Parts: sequence; structure tokens; C-alpha cells
Amino acid sequence: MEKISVAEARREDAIGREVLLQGWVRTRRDSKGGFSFLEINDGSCLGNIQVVADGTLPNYESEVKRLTTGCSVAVEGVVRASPGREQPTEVYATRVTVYGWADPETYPLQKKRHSYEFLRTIAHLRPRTNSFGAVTRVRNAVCFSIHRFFQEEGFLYIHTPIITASDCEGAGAMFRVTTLDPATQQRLDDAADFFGRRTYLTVSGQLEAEAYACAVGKVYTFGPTFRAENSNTTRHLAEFWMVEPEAAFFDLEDNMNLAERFLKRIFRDVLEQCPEDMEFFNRWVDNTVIETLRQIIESEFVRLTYTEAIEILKKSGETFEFPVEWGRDLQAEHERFLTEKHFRRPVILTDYPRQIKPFYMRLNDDEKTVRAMDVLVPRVGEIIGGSQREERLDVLERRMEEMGLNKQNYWWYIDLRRFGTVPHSGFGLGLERALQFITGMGNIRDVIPFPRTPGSAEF
RNA sequence: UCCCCGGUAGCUCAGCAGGUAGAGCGAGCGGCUGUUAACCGCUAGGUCCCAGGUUCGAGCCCUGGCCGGGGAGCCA
Repeated sequence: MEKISVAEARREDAIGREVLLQGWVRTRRDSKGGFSFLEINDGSCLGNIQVVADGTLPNYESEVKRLTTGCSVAVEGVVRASPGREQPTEVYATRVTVYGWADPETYPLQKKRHSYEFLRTIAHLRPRTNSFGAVTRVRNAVCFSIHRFFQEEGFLYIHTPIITASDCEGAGAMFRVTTLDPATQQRLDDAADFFGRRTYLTVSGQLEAEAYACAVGKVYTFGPTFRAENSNTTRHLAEFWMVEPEAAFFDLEDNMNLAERFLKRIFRDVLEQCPEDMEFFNRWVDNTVIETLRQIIESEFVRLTYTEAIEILKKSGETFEFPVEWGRDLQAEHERFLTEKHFRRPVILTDYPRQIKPFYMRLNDDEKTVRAMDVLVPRVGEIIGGSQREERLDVLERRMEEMGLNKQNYWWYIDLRRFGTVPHSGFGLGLERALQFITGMGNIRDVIPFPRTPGSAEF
């Protein structure tokens, strides 16, 4: 008797083996022929294993026939070829043990489809559904693929701080971190606080990653980031996961090549590793996701400058709600036009006007634009944002002054240019945005286990 | 934060020109079947989001909240 997963038991090479299966009942169908069918799922794959529980089991009447959706069980039995059409194998049970019951009168999950809105209110139980099981497996595959890609490319995985005193300017509002009690201390005294200064949850590990890139060459961070923006959309979370590679001696060209290789690698891996889950998304969520990913893997990303994009938008003849004008940031509608209508594939925009980008991006010789790059994809919009960093001490300091930043707060960052400075580049990928794109899920709250959004931190 | 839309049974929703609450699914029970979103019958189940107001009478109209969804801005 060996303990195996549902995924293993569903494979034909399991036929004939005596096994132990453990999982949760999805549904039970009785046959008055004196036996029951149990569908068992353990999360190892999308599909269930069909268990045939015969009436001769000692606990058949007392327990097996009382099993309902959500009950947890152990099944010992033999894997056989299934005469049914829906599954290659089934398990003929020699023993069924109940771990825990799930009162059908109060158990919220039924064996029919639920709305995502409802499932969000039971985020602790929604991983037991097909949809969220699939999201969970795809998310895992993507994370693994991210690590594999960077490891193979020679990047070192580094850990940048979660609690930070530095503001990666332009990245949005921050959460304060303090041990002071606002109820008893009317005015929060930074010097008296735990760290002796004002601290926040990180909005980006980029600045710290640059320090390591400027020492060990190629690095990446992959961790949680926090934004206190009061934005309520299908594409924003207050807590999300971000991948941020940073590489010394990389110019923007190298950076774009890395980003393109990176995305293609993730998409290819997910199609390979999670075919069943991807079929599920393609069937029930968005019937274009698989084809879209395949096309992207095959095609080359379009690359053009911000200035060229403005020209295309102006000549498009489209009527936009927001005006298209050089020097203004592109709106969601503009990005969508480029990726969904004009090019119909991912687009990398580069060389944005300096005034709409942060201080650390490298200034071009025209003095008007910076070496920024945004990777835009259909439906989701900006999925990657990055740049070649400003490595020239004098230019960096000048730009900080222009933007009214206090240079003392960035003394260590400036040091990286003062001592042995090198050209370097990096970018950030929002993990959940990538997952939205891959799975077709419409709301970012449904691709992270326990979403944090303004006014909502249950669970 | 702004603009729309919504909140009725466990879930998804319907509800008439304001007249006192319904369906499907789910659940319970029974029937039938190597079944597979099973099928057939019966039964139970509701502070119609909350608080005011108008009215003989409010799920429906008005006011103010709360919650959810979509879009926008900001961004990843």
C-alpha cells in the first residue's frame, strides 16, 4: 500500500497498484445497485479521482452514504481502468475512512459554480474550488519558472528589506511602520520610534538591488511590496509580489532583451507544466489565453519609442477620452489601442519624457527623454516597467535637485555613483499582473490567495 | 478619490402602475440509474442591507448611511 496523489492515481500507469488516497469529497453519486461513486480531489491536479465505494464496506450505510461536498477522507483501494468515459482510471475502495465531516446545511461550497464575488467572501475555502486550485497551481508554476529563468541566466537571488526608510520615489504612497501607539502619543516622534527614524513597508526593492548589482553583477529580488494608494480597480492590490532583476553592465537594449526572454520563458513553462489548468482557463474564463500565449512565445515584441507611439496615436484617427500630446503620460486607453488594436501583441515603449519618469532613469543626450521602458500587453496594460539607471554622479544629483528630493536621504544610493559606478539596468514585473494575463482572470483579487485592498484585510 | 450599477432563500437571480414574496440551482427525504454539472417527485428555508421619511399600505418611491461590482485616475 503506497500513499499517492490524485494526480498520480489518474494516470494509466497507476492501474493495478494498491494505494492510499487522501483528500476532499467533491461529490457523491449513489447507485441503488448497492454502491456509490465518490469524486475525490486533493489539489494535486484539476481533475478528481473517481472512487467506487461498494455497499459491502463496513461503514457504507453509516458513513459513506452520508459523505457530502467538503468532507475529508482517506481511501484505500486498487486503481483500475475505468469503464466510464470521463476518466481513464478509478479506485475501487477496500476501505474509506472519514477524517472530517462538512455539514451540507452550512458548508458554503456547493458542487455548482459560484461567483468570484461570493468566493472572495470565503477566501479561506475558495482554494477548494476548481478555479482557485488552478490559479494556485499556475501561480506556483510561474514562481518556480521565474527562479529557474534567473538562476539559469546567472542572476543571484537577493533579499531586500521589507521594512525600509527609503522611498523609491514615484512608486506611490507608503504604509508607515511604527511601534508607537497613536492613542497615547499624540504626536508620533520618529526619534523615539523603534528604529529611531521614520520607516515604511517597501514599495520596491530596486534601490537596494542596485547596490548589489553594483557589486555582484546580476541580481533579482522576488518578494512582497506594499502600496497605500487608495485605488480600487481590478488591477491593483495594496500588497502584491514583484520580481525585480537588476544587472550591472546592462544597457536598455540588454534590459529589453532580458524582459522579452523572461516573459516568453514564463509563458512557455506554464503551458508545459500546467496544460490541464490552462485548458480550464481557456474553456471557462477566457477562450483566447492559450492562443495568445502561444503567439507571444513565437513572435517578437514590438519596440518603439514613446515619441513614435505618440505619432501613431495621433495619426490613428481614434477618438480618445484623454488628449494625446507629447509630454503627457499615456492613458490606459492609449496603451490598449497600441497593444490590442494597432500591433495586436506585446509592445515595449522606450525613451519617455523625463518629466513623467523618476529621477533614477538615465537621461538621454537629447536632455528631453530618459532610458525608460514599459512592456505593455493586451488586456492588462503595463506588466513590466524598467529603465537603464543614471550612473553619472553629476547628472543624478542634478536630477534629484530638479525634482526637489533631499539628497541626504539617498546618500548611500549616490555613493554607488561616487565609487566605481557602472552602467546598469533593471525592471519590475508585478506577479499578479502576469498571472492575470496568463490565466485571463479578470480581477487581480482572484490570482492572490488573500487579497489586501483598501478597506479589506479579512483573513 | 471620482463616475456609473447593484444589495430579495445557502448560491444565482426574477418581482408589479407602490397592495403584503417567486424560480432555478443547492439542501433534506423518497424513487431510479456504472454514475459523472446525473435524473424524477415531495419538503423545508426569507429582519426583501441598515436607519429615517412619504403613503391607508413600501421589496418597489424619497433622504442618509453601510457593503459589493464595473469603469477612471495612480501604478505593478
